[in-house]
Amino acid sequence: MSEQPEFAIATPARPEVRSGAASVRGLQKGQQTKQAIVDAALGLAAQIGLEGLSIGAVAEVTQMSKSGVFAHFGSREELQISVIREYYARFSEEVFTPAMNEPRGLPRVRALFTHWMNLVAQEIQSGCIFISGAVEFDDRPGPVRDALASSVKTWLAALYRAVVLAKQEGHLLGDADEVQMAFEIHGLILALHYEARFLQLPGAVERANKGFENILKRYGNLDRVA
Amino acid sequence: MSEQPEFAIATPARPEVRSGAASVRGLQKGQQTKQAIVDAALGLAAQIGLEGLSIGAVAEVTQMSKSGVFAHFGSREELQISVIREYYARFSEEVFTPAMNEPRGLPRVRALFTHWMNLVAQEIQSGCIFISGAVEFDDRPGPVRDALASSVKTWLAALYRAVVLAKQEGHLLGDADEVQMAFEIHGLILALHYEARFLQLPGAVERANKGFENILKRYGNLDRVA
DNA sequence: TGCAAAATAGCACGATCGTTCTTTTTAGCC
DNA sequence: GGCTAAAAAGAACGATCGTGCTATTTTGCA
Repeated sequence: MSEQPEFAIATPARPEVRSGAASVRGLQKGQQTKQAIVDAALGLAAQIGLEGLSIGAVAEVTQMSKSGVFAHFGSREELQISVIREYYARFSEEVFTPAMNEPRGLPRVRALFTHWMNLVAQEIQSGCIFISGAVEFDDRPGPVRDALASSVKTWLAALYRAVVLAKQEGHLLGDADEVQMAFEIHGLILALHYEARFLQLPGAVERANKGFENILKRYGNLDRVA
Repeated sequence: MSEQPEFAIATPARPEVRSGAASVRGLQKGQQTKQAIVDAALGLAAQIGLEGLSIGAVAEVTQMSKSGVFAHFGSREELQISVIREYYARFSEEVFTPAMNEPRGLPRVRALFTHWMNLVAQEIQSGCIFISGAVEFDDRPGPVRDALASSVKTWLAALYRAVVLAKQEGHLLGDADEVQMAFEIHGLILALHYEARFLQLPGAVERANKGFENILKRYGNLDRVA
């Protein structure tokens, strides 16, 4: 009846562990399927939300039994938290990591925004957990909310730090408020998600981009940056 | 089965209709309790979301039976739609209507933003249906999503129109893009809601206000407006 | 190859959900 | 005050949910 699902490697190149001495560096069978479950659950949660994520639906997608899925996490909350962690890892890899290759200052800030915006632009189809989860758990205390808020805060702190560095590099005007600038950038992303995904208005990506250029015009030290 | 369209009264001082000739101008008993149910359901939906709104919970709050509540709407979807209409009516009354007393141009745009922001600032405690509903129904087609999107689009169109009038009055620079400006204002509101309600960060209201002033600095025709 | 342990499936539970049907209560008019 | 229709309650349904318990299958190592 049951064949092992696997595949769906997220981004990590999982080393093929074969024969004899297993579990050397690669994942054992259990960890493999757990990763496959989290992958499937992430795809599901992106569409229907973390709160709508049900173990039964995950079981159906992964072609497993409900109890088979459940056993890996022990509770639905733990599954949700695993999904959040996975999303955070992918977010970091697609947005944060590549931007860190850019030099300090406005180039790095611009790279952070661009990658972030591109990710959200993709997510117009699939949905963004950081955004949908925020309204699902803004009145629901508990470990899931904590995990979500912690992930988002870490990311926003990284964005803020890049802005601070930009000011230190002299790329921003002397009166530039770093917190304020990060806030306005955040707003552009949220408006993009809202107007493109929910209202399905065309041109939102361009407006987000233009909004970012407007922010740069206001805060940027044009003498120092081309 | 079918009831005539009704209410649209926002926060009404419900006239006590007593004795003899009832239903002169006030609501009959059925309409009264229906309004009470919608009021309670709106309060509930603001906290836990439109999707989490259950008939059982509404029945408990209103001290009625499930079937008693249900009979007024015929389906959960109809209850949700009634809640959306009620929220839209209150939103209009608190944000749109008072701003229309301001003269055309930037004063009116500023009034729209200010009232909007004040409402969302209140809703940091209770939650905003236009924002939470957007992520709950962005992937869930149907009449509820339609009602929600229609309400939001009507409001955003009103905001856009006020910006257009401001440009016509000469209050905005010649190259000011009205759609872009409305987009950026929308982003400020969304960021306020996100950072204040979910992340519980202090100072978000001030940042939204400052962001609006920054937008005015960029688009406003300072020669024409104080 | 065999065996212990891990992984997965099967099944059942209590709870909650929206909804339907039937009965009882209440309101409004003669 | 009594009658009719509206309003509300009561009870039950099928479905789905998370979760616990037990049995079965599969894995990894001797």
